[in-house]
Amino acid sequence: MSKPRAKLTDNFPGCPVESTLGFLDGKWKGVILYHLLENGTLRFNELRRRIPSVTQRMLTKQLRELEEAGLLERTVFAVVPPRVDYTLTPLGLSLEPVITALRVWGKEHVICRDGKKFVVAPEEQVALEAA
Amino acid sequence: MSKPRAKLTDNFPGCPVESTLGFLDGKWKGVILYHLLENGTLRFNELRRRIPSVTQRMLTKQLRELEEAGLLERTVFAVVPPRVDYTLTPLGLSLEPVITALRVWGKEHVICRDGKKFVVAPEEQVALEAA
DNA sequence: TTTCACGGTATACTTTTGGGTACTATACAC
DNA sequence: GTGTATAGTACCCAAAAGTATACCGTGAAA
Repeated sequence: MSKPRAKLTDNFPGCPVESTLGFLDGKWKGVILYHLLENGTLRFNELRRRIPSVTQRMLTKQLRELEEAGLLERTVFAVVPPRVDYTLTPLGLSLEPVITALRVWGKEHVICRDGKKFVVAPEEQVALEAA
Repeated sequence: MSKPRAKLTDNFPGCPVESTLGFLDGKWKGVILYHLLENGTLRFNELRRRIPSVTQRMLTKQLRELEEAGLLERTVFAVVPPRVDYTLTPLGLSLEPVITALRVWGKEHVICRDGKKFVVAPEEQVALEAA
């Protein structure tokens, strides 16, 4: 997607980190990739039900970007009502260690409470309450 | 940082992924974290030299945000010229598996060439040339 | 006949957010 | 005056996200 990330003009150390993050830029991409990793193939509406607060518009948009980046593929069925399946490509599947690391860290260090995000430091100490 | 990410109002599956990504949002944060992980403590200018195309303004800004998120701490020395050291907190250090996963994936799948980014699919096939 | 539901996507427009530029500041040394 | 190292403010604009509305074909219900 087009979210600004470190330009890859220079191939400086740490550049691969930002490159990878560039593939995950976009409000719902991390979650989308997570669900496709967990479930294999999902329809548009199945994804939407798993991500309660995403709008149709944004889900369509992010899915298209992920497709363009080569991380997933769409299978359009010539049926009515319309049916479109989304599956990760081998490239998308190769992101599994990344998504897993992200999920594990988030699960251990971030607590959701009353719409707020609490960060838990490794010492189980609430280091910061971020709105 | 303040880049739009999935709100944590709902604690739906996949939410931890987006939570973690929220800590990495910002043009230079991935690289900054990488360098601090590799080197322990770095001064402002040492960081800047390792990230060739970052501006002072943006580096200051992203460092401040990382500090506010509890991922790093600043040590200000009462000297002239000014000296400020940046070190990861334990929370920041706990991101090591994440940063490593990002770096490994980027190294294997993204090629930088002539200012363009090429994606290499697991089958060593150039799947997409992304500008 | 008309309306609604189904599932998915498009266009037009608005609002929000992030990254960048330009300039300024500090104290000391040369 | 210029350089060192670090960081602040003001402002601009591009990009991302969001809202509203429309579209498609078929079947069912009013």
